[in-house]
Amino acid sequence: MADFKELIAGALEQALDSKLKKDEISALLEVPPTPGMGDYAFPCFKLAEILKKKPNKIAFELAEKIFLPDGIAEINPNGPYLNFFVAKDLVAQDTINEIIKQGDVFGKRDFGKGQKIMVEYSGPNSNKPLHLGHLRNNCIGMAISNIFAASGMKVIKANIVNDRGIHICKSMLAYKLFGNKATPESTKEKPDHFVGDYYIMYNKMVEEKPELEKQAYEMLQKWENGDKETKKLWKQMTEWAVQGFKETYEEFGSKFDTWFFESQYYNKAKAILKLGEEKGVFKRNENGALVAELESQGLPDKTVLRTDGTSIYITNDLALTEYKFKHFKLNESIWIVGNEQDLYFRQLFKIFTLLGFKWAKNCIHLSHGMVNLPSGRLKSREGKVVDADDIIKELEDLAAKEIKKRDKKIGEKELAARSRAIGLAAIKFHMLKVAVQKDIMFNPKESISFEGETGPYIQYSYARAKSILTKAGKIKLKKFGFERLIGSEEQKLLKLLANYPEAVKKSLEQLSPHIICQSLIEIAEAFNTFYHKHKVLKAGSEEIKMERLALVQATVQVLKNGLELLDIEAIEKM
RNA sequence: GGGCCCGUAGCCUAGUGGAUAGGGCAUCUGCCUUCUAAGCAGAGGGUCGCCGGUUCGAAUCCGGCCGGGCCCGCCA
Repeated sequence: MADFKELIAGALEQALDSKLKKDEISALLEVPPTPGMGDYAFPCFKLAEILKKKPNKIAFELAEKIFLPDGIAEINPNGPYLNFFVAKDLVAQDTINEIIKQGDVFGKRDFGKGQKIMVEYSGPNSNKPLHLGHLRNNCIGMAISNIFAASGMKVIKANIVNDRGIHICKSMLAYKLFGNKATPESTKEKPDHFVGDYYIMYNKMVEEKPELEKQAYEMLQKWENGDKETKKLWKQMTEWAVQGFKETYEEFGSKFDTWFFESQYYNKAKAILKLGEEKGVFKRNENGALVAELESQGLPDKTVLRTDGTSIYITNDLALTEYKFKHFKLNESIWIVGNEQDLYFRQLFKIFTLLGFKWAKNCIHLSHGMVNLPSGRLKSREGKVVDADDIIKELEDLAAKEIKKRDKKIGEKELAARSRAIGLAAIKFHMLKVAVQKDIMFNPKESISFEGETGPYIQYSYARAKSILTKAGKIKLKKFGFERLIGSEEQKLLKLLANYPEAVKKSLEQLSPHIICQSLIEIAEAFNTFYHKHKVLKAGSEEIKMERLALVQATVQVLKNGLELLDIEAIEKM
C-alpha cells in the first residue's frame, strides 16, 4: 500500500532542508478533524520554535515551496496547519487491492515471529461456578491471545484452577454433612453449580453454627496431611467443578492450550524458597514464617511460607512461574487478572527480580477493572452474583426472540446456532469495547442491547454486506482504477478500512482490545451510511457496480478479520 | 493512614499536548412496494469533578483538594 505519510514526510523533509528529519515529521503528522480539511495535516508549531516564525506564516511558505509527490493531489495551508489531500482514486485502488490481496491476514503481521508468550486467564476457584467477572476476564484473555497471535507470536493459552485451600473445604464440609451422597447426575444439576450450592449452604449454616469454620480448617489440615478420605472427596468435588467449567468454556468459546492446578504446584516451591533464603531475599520472621522483604523496594513485605510450613497462594505462583518459563521456553508471560490483585503481582514480579531471574522483566500483569452490579459488588459467598451460565442463556434467549420476530420459518438448529452467535457477540463486545482498566457497571436489564455500538450491530453490518456479495453471484474483479469511488461516503469507509491494521497494532502495543472494537464500529457505521446512500446492485453502470462490489468485499473482509480477533463469530444471516 | 485505578450531557463511553470534545443508550422528528429498519438521516442535551500551575496551546502534563472503587492477610 502506498504510504502517504511516508510520501508527505519525505516531501516535507526536502522542503525544510532537513531541519526536521523524516521520522520526526512523520510522528507530527495527524489527521484533520473533518474530511473537508484534508487527509493529513502537518502542524507547524514545532517549526515555529525552531525557525522563530509564526506557525501560520510557515504553513503558508511551505505550501509554496513544497514539491508535490505523486499520489498527493493538493496541498493547502490552513492557519498553522499545512493540509494534504491525497489522490482519491489512488486511496481506493491501494486500499481495496491490498485488502483483497491479503484476505484473512489483512491486519496481521509477523514481527513477533519466533516469540512465545503465555496468556494465563480465567483462573476459577474450584468451589463455585463461573460468574460475570470471569466472563469479562475470559473475553479479554481470548482477545489478547488473538491479538498477540496476529503479530506472529506463538501463544499458549493457560488456565489455572485454584483447587486448593479453605474455600473448597467449605463446599466439601457442607457436602459431607448434608450431601447424602447426592451427585450432579442424581440431582440433574450442572456439576459446578452442584458444588457451588454447597459453598453457599456452608456460608448460610456458618452464621448459626460458627463451629463449622473450625471444622473446615480441620478438613484443610487433613487435606494437607494427605488424609485419604478427605482427598477422595476433594478429588470428586474438584472433578465436578472442572467438568462444569469446561461446559461453560465450550459454550462461551474460551479455549485453553494447557491447564494448571494449584494443587500440583503449591508444594513444588522448595528449590525456589531455598534459593531465596540463600540470596537473602526470604527471611524467617520471629514466628518462623518465611517472608520476602520488600519494604526496601517500596512494597509491603510478603509472606511466602506459613509458620507451620504450609503453602499460601504465592508459594504456588513462585514454583509455577519458574516452571512455565523453563518448560515452555517462554519469552513473555502475561496474567489477565483483575485490578484487586495489582499489589500481589507487583510483589510477585519484584521477588523474581530480586531472585535474579532474567525473565522477571518479561512478566506482565494485564490488570482489568471489576464488573459491578447496580446492587453493588459481586459477592459469591452470598450467591449474589450474575452467574455466567445464566447470563449466557439469557442473552441467547433474547437473541432467539429477535430472530423469530424477523424470520418466522427458521429451523430449530439454525435458530440455536444463530442465537448463540448473536447472544455471545452481545456479551463479548460489551465486555471488550470499554478500556480494560475501567470498572464496568452491569445492569442485566439495560446493559446489553443489540442496537447501537454492539456486537450484533457489527454482525448485522457484516451480514448485510455479505448478502450483497451473495446476490451479486460470482464476480470477477478486473483491474479497476477505482476513480468512481471518490464520493465522501466511499472515501470515509476506505480510510477507515485502510486504518484497520493500525488499530490492530495499537491494540497490541497498548494491550487494549477496545481499540479494535472502536475501529469496527466506525467501519460498520461508515458502511451503513454508504449502504443507504448508494445502491450497489442497481448502480447506474456496470463499472460503478463492480467498483462498489469491490468496496463491499473489502468491508466484509475487514469486519470478518476484526471480529475474529475479538473471538466473535461473523454470521451471514441475522 | 499509605499505595494503585477511575471521574467526560439523564445513563454508558472514545479521546494522554493541537483545529468546532467524537460515538452510543434514552428523548423528539423524518425514512421500509427499493441490495436485511438489529438500519439510516436529523434535533435537543457538555462548568471534560474542583482549584492552581506549566505551555503559544490542557479533557490530556504537574501540584493540591473533592468524590467513587480496589488493595495494604501466615486468604485466594
